[in-house]
Amino acid sequence: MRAAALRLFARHGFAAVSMRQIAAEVGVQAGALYLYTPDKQALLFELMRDHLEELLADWRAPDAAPVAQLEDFVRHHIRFHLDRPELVFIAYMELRNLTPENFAVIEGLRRDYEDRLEAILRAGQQAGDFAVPDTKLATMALIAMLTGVTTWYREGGRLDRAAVAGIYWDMVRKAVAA
Amino acid sequence: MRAAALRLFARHGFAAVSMRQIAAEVGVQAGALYLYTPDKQALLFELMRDHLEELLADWRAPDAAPVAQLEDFVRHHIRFHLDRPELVFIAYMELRNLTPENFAVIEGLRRDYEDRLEAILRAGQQAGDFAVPDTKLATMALIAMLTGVTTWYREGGRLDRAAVAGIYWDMVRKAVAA
DNA sequence: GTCTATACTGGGATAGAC
DNA sequence: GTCTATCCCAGTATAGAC
Repeated sequence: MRAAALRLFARHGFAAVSMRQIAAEVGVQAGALYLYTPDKQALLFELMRDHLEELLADWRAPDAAPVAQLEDFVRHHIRFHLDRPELVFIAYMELRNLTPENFAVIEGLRRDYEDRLEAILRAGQQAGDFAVPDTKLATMALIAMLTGVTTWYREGGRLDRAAVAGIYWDMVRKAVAA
Repeated sequence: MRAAALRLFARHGFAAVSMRQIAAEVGVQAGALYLYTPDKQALLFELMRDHLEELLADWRAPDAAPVAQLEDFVRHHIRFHLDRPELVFIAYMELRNLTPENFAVIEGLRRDYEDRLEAILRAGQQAGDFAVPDTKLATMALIAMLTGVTTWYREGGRLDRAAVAGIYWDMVRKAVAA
């Protein structure tokens, strides 16, 4: 059910997908879905929450210099996001369709992730490795740039994942370099 | 009507907004809207098309060196997007809700805009001013980074527009520098 | 655990009065 | 040009049979 909801939400948007469609994709009638979820909102919220919790659980800053930490972050971010383009899409596009309480939870998780990148940038700034006039702005700019890879990358295209990650890392490294 | 639709689509999403809501915002009954638009889809399409056409009409590359062209592009892009956060949001988020024919038109306009940035990067690469391993990737990365400013910038915040544009330009300049 | 059937609400769009 | 009224269809969610 979750896989079907994920696919349909990503393709058509949460508001445009009906419980009937999800049921058809699963191969049951709509009523049967309510054995597994209290409502459609919970389906969306749990997809987003689990996605962000996995993102946070999957990566910790290595015990290394800021530049090495940043490279690790960039390469992990790209790999993780390219592995889950549909979840990434939903987690960004469907924020408006969360109830206020659910939105607050998701925003908190997103903030936790941003804080990790900002901590790296601040450490590198203080160590003199980076020249970043504003670490918060740089955090937002870099995450937007990196996450954008999911909008254009296609498997089997001109560049493979390693090449893409290498080029992004090159741009990030130069952008924040002292 | 267009202003009301813009506001509501940006806040709740195209699929979640009803013609009745738009009518209420305008101060008429739903039926009256059909004097001005054939249907809800046209309302969305025209908002997006006019937005992108204005983006294209509003900027031409100045007759200057690639670095100066790039700076002009970056500052214009940020100014234009910060002036229209709702249109920017819709033009990206609601692509899925366009009919295939309308989607093709919007995609063409978007491509035209990307091509302008890519032309600058290619010229700078050939002139030896830039070191960009892949101009298409760099184009997508830079546009994602710059457009992301609309997701966090708030008027009256810690940084004003000029400061924000300056910091973004600094990151862009360094990211593509030879 | 899944189905059929349905309650209830609301959607887009149109007709015809004024 | 706008309103009221309505058509027809689809939505979420639930009840009760099997």
